[in-house]
Amino acid sequence: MNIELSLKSAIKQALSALFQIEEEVVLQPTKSDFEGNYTYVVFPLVKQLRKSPVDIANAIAEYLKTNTTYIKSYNVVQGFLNLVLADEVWFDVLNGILADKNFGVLPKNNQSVMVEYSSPNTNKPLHLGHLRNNFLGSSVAKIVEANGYEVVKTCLVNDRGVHICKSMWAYQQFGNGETPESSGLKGDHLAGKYYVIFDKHYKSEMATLIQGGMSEDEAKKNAPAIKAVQEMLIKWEQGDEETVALWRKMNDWVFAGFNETYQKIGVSFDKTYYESNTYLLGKDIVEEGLANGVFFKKENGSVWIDLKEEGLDEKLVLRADGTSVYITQDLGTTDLKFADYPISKAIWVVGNEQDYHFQVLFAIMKKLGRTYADGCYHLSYGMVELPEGKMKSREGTVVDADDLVAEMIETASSSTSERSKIDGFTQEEANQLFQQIALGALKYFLLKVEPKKKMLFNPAESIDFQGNTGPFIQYTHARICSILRKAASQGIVLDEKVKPVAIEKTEAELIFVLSDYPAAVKKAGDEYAPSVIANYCYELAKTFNHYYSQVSIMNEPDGEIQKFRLALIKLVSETIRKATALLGIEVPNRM
RNA sequence: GGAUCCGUAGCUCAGCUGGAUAGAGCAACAGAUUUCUAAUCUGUGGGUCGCAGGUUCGAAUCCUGCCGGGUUCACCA
Repeated sequence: MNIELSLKSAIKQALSALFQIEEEVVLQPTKSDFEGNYTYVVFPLVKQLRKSPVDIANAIAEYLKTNTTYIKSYNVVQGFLNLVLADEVWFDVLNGILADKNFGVLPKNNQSVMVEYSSPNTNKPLHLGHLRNNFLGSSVAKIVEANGYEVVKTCLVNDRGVHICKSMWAYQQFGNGETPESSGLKGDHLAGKYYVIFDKHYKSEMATLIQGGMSEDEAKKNAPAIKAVQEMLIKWEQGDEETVALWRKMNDWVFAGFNETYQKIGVSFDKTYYESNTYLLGKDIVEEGLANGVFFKKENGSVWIDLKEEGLDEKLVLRADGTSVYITQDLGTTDLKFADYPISKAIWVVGNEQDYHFQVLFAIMKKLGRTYADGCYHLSYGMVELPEGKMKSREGTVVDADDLVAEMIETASSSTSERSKIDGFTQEEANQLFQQIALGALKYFLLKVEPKKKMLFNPAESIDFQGNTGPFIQYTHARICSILRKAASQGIVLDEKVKPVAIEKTEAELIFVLSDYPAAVKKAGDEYAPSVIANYCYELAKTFNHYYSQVSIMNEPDGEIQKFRLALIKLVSETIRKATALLGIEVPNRM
């Protein structure tokens, strides 16, 4: 049973019977300073009914007491009616959850959603910002799935363009045939190395030119390195064999590196799009837009759209020379996505520096009459910043993803051995645990904050394992498992249903939080916000730990009470497992 | 300058479809382990919810203006 809904309709009935009014009923959880589980605020009725808040509240409460079995007691403070639910209600709720195999998973709605995330450039390795993107994307995919949708996880790899040619050219000039094997570097790091080398070389050429009297802008355009790179890009577009072979070789290295990282951090995709295949798309859409008057052509031949009515500006969609710009491609790939899959919605997990781009993209799609335009959503997220500000690759302040994961595993290892509760673990099991804890801490850290907010990462203080953290939640799960193991070793077998017994206040609280899980899943899905799930996990774990400190389970003499408690905490552990899974976090049975 | 997002305790963040005395964690201090994992629990101190108006019985929450910060406004991606 859903107690909140039942209670709401009972109050609705009371209002109708007592005062002959039809009113939408909103309940809220009672604040912990007051006695009660749910609170109904009667202030809004006062004017209408011309009675005192206290009288109205008392009348409703009395009605509920005589006409339903939900209420154990109540109190009225000013205009707040605080309701304490009857013990049997808690058992009904608990048994309802126990019987629901799909608790917290909404029914299938026969709709599909595409979630695009990660979308790396193949010229440098992943950094902390990419981790936030990857964790957000894969978590949102899971959350949307739990909300009843089919999900297609996609990645659009930016594997072509000037920036890719930069690392290619530098490798060609200075690489001496170096390979991941010969250098011992992961392929993505190797490519990144040459990207940095290019930048240095380019800068020094510029400096020389500027010393020779050239302006900075001209030097930027005329440095031999950048000219060589532009030539290389043209060759690539013409399909020059040597260039394409180099491109293929280096990209393969990078993909191998990325795949290693993705596997380590537990991120995957159903479909990968490559810009090298899609960058020419979109030109036919430009033709379409010109034909139906949505776009217009300027004297020099460039094509534009006027979005002033949408509060935006004029926007270029095709250069005068007929080549594509960034948005041209995106018009094409968006059409492609909706043609490739029977999806009704598409989500782009992309940083907030592209807010404007997506506003424009969606506005254009709408003007072109694409019916799917309303199902497009840009999940915009804020930067991960360091104490000294933004990460800058040029200043070497970028926090590398692989390095960070390795450090976290190291920290997890040392802090586990300090506490040492894993006697009997094989080395392999221990390593697996360290990785679970490390990634749990990292993922939780990056997901607990609302996506659109920027966040601060301080490399000097390693990510916490105590308090509002992933390991705290993992620990809570391990603690419960420990009790359940003890119960199993004593041969205690749980029934499918729980028999009503005397119930502690902390137990009612725990059931209350448990019953709120589906609402958290729904809210997280509606808002595309893993932070909602993270906060829920913390709330549940905290409530359990409080309970744990107050009530003993294995020392409880009454067998029925003990069984009830075991069923309750088992449900808590399962809910923690399900909820953390939505964040991509694994929970160990021991730690 | 236009657009947009953010501003809550020393720090990091919840709360934001309006409700009671604004909550957590970290840090500080004081406690709890003969008892199921102390990566835990309990308590203390710490706040003009950026500022000023407005709407309302009631505003951290909604509206307006201002202040501070980020992002963006390329025939780059």
